[in-house]
This record gives sequence, structure tokens and C-alpha cells, in this order.
Amino acid sequence: MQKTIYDIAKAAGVSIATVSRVYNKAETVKPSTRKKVLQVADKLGYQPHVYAQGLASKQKNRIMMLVPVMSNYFLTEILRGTQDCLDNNKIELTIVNINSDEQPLPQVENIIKKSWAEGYILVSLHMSEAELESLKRYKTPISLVDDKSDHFDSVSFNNEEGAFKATNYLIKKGFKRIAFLSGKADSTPVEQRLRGYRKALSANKIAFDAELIITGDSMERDGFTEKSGYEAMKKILKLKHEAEAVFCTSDIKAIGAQKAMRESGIVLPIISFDNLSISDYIGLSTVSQPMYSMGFDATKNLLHRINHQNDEPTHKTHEPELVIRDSSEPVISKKEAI
Amino acid sequence: MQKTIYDIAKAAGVSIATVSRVYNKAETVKPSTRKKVLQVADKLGYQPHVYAQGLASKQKNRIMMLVPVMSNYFLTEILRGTQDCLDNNKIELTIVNINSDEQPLPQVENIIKKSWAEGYILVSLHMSEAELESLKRYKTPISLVDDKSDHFDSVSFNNEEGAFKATNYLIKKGFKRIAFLSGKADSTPVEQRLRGYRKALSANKIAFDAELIITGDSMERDGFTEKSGYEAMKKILKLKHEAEAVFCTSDIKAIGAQKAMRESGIVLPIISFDNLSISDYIGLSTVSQPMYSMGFDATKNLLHRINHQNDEPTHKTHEPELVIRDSSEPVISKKEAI
DNA sequence: CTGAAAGCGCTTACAG
DNA sequence: CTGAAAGCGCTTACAG
Repeated sequence: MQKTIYDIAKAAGVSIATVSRVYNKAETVKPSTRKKVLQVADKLGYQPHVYAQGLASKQKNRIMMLVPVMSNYFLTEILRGTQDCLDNNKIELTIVNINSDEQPLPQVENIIKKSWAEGYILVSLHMSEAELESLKRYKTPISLVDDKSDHFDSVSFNNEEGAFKATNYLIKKGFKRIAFLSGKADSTPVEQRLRGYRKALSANKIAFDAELIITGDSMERDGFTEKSGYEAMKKILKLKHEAEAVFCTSDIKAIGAQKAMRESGIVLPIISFDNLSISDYIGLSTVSQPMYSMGFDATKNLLHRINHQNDEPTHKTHEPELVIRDSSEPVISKKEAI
Repeated sequence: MQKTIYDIAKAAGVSIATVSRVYNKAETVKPSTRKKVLQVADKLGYQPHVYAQGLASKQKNRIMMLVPVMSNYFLTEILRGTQDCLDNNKIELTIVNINSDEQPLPQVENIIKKSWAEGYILVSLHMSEAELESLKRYKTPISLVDDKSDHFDSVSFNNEEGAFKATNYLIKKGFKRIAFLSGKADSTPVEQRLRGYRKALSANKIAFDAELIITGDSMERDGFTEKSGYEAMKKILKLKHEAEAVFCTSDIKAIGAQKAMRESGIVLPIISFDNLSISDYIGLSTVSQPMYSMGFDATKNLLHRINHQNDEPTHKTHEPELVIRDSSEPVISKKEAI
């Protein structure tokens, strides 16, 4: 049913080798026969079979992005960076979803072992160093985004510094009891952000109070959901020793938290993390991650790695920028604004 | 470097045919030799090479989802449905991004011609009937979501009815001058929603006023962005003959519109379209689309189609549900709430 | 500039 | 239950 290279060769009156060359090293075939072949191919709706090509050439001209797609707000931006980087290169991109309810390692291994692609971009997978090291045995190019490891090229974000800046900002505003609206406690970004939060407290000689570290009950997507933020905020509002402000580990959670605040009529200053495109529109103060650049850089890394397997891994850390909007400013000004 | 079936066969002391059988028809090989093979394979980190498998068997056990990933809020839900439907089946899923700045047809054709998968799910691609018909020549299973066509199985949404319900609700509340916050005018969903809006007007004997049909200037993603909603709302607020309420073609746009309203201090009742998960948290009244079910059904269709190429195409239309929250309720109650 | 032929890593009748 | 062999649709030295 599908046309093969034989059909085209026959119809064009050439050998299959020539047809193949038209697609691979066009310059080595006489313009007139190339034209003829292309014409026939177009008429018959022919396109080389990727599986056969990949098998015969051992080249795939394809990279794969492994990503917990549920983190889609993030993904969109990363993806834009990746695609812009891939532009002009004749490399194609395929996305595979990593189920975040299961261990990432076996899923990643299954994909890599099948030799789908020339290389793999792992987005926000946060595996342990030991797990990542175990991937080295496949000797396949791997590039990490939003994650850091000694074993592979990585493009990460300074979560600790971001949390520090946000917390420090609130402290400088005069707040001392700052709640830390957390996610799944052992998630890498949450750990790093907690560290930054604590650093800001110490830097300002404020005692750490474990009661202020609060998590929602929903743990879907590591607790990075509106629902989880809502639940956590409800708890924060019930604290006996009241919190004065909130540092929240993600914009999406902050949206949930804001609903809880509205319901209770108590609006605490809040700064969150990510700077999704909606955040600007709902006036959320937040720590901005340059997701586009991270996607771009990680892709550049991978392309380089594919051609230079033995270079030392490179590591780039993007620095946070604090974006102040309404949500972190004292309630007074909010009321006045109305 | 990568282990092949020959390595495993040799190490396990069997033929390559036996190794192959272990992976394909496990029940036909003696348990003890199967165990042996699996053991060796695991030790050597072997996994059949997908390209070779696909080529030899002409089966791919793989479907592909072609989607403008920029529509990511939508995608996440669709994807959940797809994955739940695929569960247990040993069919894998790959996602490919369709660049929404270019024509979808050539992109889709390129992918299909390469025979990547057993079948394809086309999400929100909105091609013309003629374009879709041209895809039939590839004789490959195709299933549409959020789109409708006579030529393929489709799972669509009753956009017209959704817009009708929303508009009618506002009219029943007593509003007569209702702005239609539009997207790219020739986008299929926009056209359908406009039709529903107009139907609601006629049903209530309200004259249609073209001045109330307003679009933002940003046309990225067919105008389905916060920015475009913001711009459009600014225009609505400047109308000489003022609008009393707004029907908005998407939640994301409504978020932009709400910012514009806050800035101007005029808050008009607004109902939008989609019911994203955030919408609940920001109190957006909206028309709910059952994206999960749509993803599930479209996948079921595709799996069926793969095994029954010649059945008549089936079409299912999901009906809208109006979800009323704060944003559509009179401004008074909003002020009281503070 | 072009063709004949070996090979990529599998699957699958066929034969036993 | 297992093996030898042909074939899937390509690419790529090699030879001319």
C-alpha cells in the first residue's frame, strides 16, 4: 500500500541507490535525474520509511524530549526554546510523556534502550545522582533541563537563590512570620526552595519555625496543583500563631492559595515561583524562571553532545529574577485600589 | 555498542528466532528457556530495537498524537484521557508538536508519510474538509478530537450550543448589550461560538450589533492568549455605546480581560469558555468542555479503527455544561464580598 | 554521476 | 518447542 523506494526507482527508471541519494546527498546526483525522482516521488506520495532509514543509516536525525507533561505550563515555554534552537537543523523532535505517578528511571530506560533517537532531553525529572549515573551505561547523549547532575550536561535554575530573594523581600517589608507553602517535601525543587527560605531567615536573624512549613493534602503532581495550594493556605490561615506573609513554591499553588484567602477574607502578602504567563495578568508577585532560555540551552547542549560524546559535561545555572506585582504588597493598598 | 538480538542469542545459547519469540509470543517458548533469555537480556541491558521491529513486523504498536502544543492547557486533559484509554493495551503514545504558525496539512502529511505509527490522533487542528479528505489517500487510521469531519472518526464539542447557553444566561440576567470577546475570526471554534451567540440574541429578540464583536490585536495562537483578551477588553471598555456584559471565547482570554477590567475599575459580568482547572480557583463562570472524555473517546475510536479500517466513521459530539461562578454575577455582590 | 550488493536488527512462515 | 532462512525498506562503501 505504502510506496517503497523500489516503486520510485522503477517509476523513475533509476536504481534504488539513486533514489536514496536524492534524499541524502542530493548534490551528488545529476540535477535532471534528481528532479525526475522528486517528481515521481511527489506524484506517488512517497517519503522514505523512517524505520528503515534509521535502521540502515544508524542515524535518526531525531531527538526526544522526556517530560512529565502534566507540568505543561512549564513545558510550553521550554518547548518554544527547543524548537527555536532546532530550527534549520534538520533534526526532528518527539515528545514522550513520563508518568509522574511512577518512578521515572525505568520509564526513561525503556525509551533509551529502544534507540528511538540520537539523544534525549530530560525535563524536570529530578532523579538521584545514582539513578542518573546508571543511565551512562547506555552511552547515549542526554541533556538535562531544570535539573542538575555531574554526569550529564545540565541547565538548571537557582531555586535556592530564588527562594532566598523572595523571602528576603518579604522580610525587608517588615514581615517576620512567613509561611512556606510547600509541595511534596522530598521533591528536589521543594527542597532547594526551602533551603533558600531558611537562608533568608538566618540572614535576617529570624528563627526558623517548623510550624510555618505547610503542605496541602493533595499530592498529585508532587503537590504542584491549585488544589494543594488551596488546602495548604486553609491550614496557614488556621495557625494559632498567625503568619504574616507567604512564600509559595509555585504560581499554580498560589492561585489556589489566593482563593482560600479570598474565602476567609484575610489577604496575606504572597510571593510565588515560576512566572507563568498568567501570573502577570492576575498580579502575582513571583520568582521568574527563564524557561525559554533553559529549553534553548539544553537543546544546544544536546546537539553538541551528539557530535562530541567525550567532552566534559557542562553545567549552566540560570539566576532568578524577582518580579513584584500586587500580590506581595500590603493589603491596605489593595483595598485602596478598589 | 548497543546489544543486538545476536548478542543475546549467543549468550543464552539459543537462536535469534527464540529470542524474538520471547518478546513476541512468550507463551510458545519453554518457560525455562524464556527465563534464561530474559535473564541474559536484562544483564546485557537489551531491548529490541524499535526501528528494526517496526520494519520487520510492519507493526508499530504505537499511535501518535499531533497537536499544537501551545494549546497546552487543553492538551493536558486530553492526554489524561488518552493515557487512561491506552492503559493495559501495549500501545505506546508519542506526541508531536504541530507548529501553529504554519499550515497544518503539510506538517501532518510529512508525519503520516513516514509511517511512524499505526494511527494518528489529530487534536484541534481544524483543517478544511478538502484538506482532511486529501489525507484519506494515505489509508492510515486517523481520529479527530475537538474537530469534526465526515471523513474520519471525530469527537467534537458543541461550541455553538455552549456559546448559546452562556449568552442566553447573561440575557436572562437582564443584560442586553453583550460583547463577544472574539479570537481569530476565521478560526473554527470562534466561528461556531459566534453562531451560538447570535442564536441566543435572536432567540431573545435582541438585535445583533457588529460593534460588540471585538478582537484583540495579538493573533499568536489564534488570539487565544491572555494578552489578546486584555487588548480586546480595553476596546470593549471604550465603546461609546457601552457593553453591559461579556461572553468571552476562552478562559485564558478572560483572565486577560479581567485584568483590563480591574485596571479600569469597571467590572462587567463575564462568562468564558473551556473550564480549565484554574478557572474554578479564580471564580470564572464558563462553559465546561469534557476534555478528558474527549481524549478518551478519540483514543478508543482510533484503536477500533486500526482493527476495522473499513467501518463507517463515527461522530460524537459532547454537550456543554454551563458552570456559574463569581465572574458572571452582578458587580454588587462582588463589592459586598470584600 | 550511477548501479549491484551487503548489511542494519528484527519477525515469521516453514520445517522439524 | 526451536532453528535456518527470507524479507522488511532503507543506506553506503565499492566499483565503474
